[in-house]
Amino acid sequence: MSVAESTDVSLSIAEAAEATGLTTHTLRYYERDGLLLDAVDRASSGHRRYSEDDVGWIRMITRLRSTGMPIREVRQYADLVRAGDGNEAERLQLLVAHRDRVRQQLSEVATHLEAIEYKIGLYERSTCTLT
Amino acid sequence: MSVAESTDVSLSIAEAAEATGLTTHTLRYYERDGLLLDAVDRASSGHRRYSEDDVGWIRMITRLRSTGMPIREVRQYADLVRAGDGNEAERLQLLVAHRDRVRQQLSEVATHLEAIEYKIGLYERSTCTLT
DNA sequence: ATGCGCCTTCGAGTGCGCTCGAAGTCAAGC
DNA sequence: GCTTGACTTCGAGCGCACTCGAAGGCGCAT
Repeated sequence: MSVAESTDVSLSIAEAAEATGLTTHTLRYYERDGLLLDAVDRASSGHRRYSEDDVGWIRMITRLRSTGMPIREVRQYADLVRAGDGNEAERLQLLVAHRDRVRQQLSEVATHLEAIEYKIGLYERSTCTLT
Repeated sequence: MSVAESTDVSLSIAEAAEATGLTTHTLRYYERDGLLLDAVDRASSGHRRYSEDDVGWIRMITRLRSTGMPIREVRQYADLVRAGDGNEAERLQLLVAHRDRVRQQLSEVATHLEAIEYKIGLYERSTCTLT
């Protein structure tokens, strides 16, 4: 079915770090901590070889993390995905709960930001006047 | 000049906690850590008495904190305010830098959220189909 | 063959922001 | 007068998410 998906690239940990914006330390830490779907492949030397799927999944992790999902919950999600088919409803539930929290927090931050911008406005006006 | 600004309320630490949404522990911690403009007044018993100004300032702190400003930087800001007139430009600079960071991060989170919502869309569609 | 650099594991350390507990004081109510 | 409960200080402890360092292995270039 696949036509010409040539590049069967696999990346060293340094390259994977480069590709994902994480450090090599963090990549190993995530793996240890069960955030990856399974242990990363190894070269004959024992060095890690990251597949494109690995990198894609790690990008998903960083999306979840940088929207504030705790490591523990990312691991739960990884556990569900790893378990395979049949728990899509649970995964959905987890993601939706997260989405709602993020939306909530986003709007709170926006509100606080407005108050701060108001304060900035006051300073700008008074600084102007003084000049 | 003032007409009838009656309520010269001062709050106990428990009331201040209630009013600000912080815990009494956190209120003491902020004071210890130099985040307040000056030491809170005391009743003859030695108990803290929070003025309306105190509460207002603490609310400002929570706005800064919940938009992600580190404690250390809140303290810098408090130091400037405490120093009194003449450093408005510095305060402004600090707030503007913070605002820009918050805006930046807000948009990044929004982007990540979209990607997550896309994923949710996929799950919803497949769950539907399976039903 | 000898360095060099990138990799490995393991466990300990760091920074942040609280959070808690112990031990004591004070004022009011029974 | 004694209990109760809210307060005080102080320092230690915790949870999170990394972050780092030591000690060693593999393979390639000179």
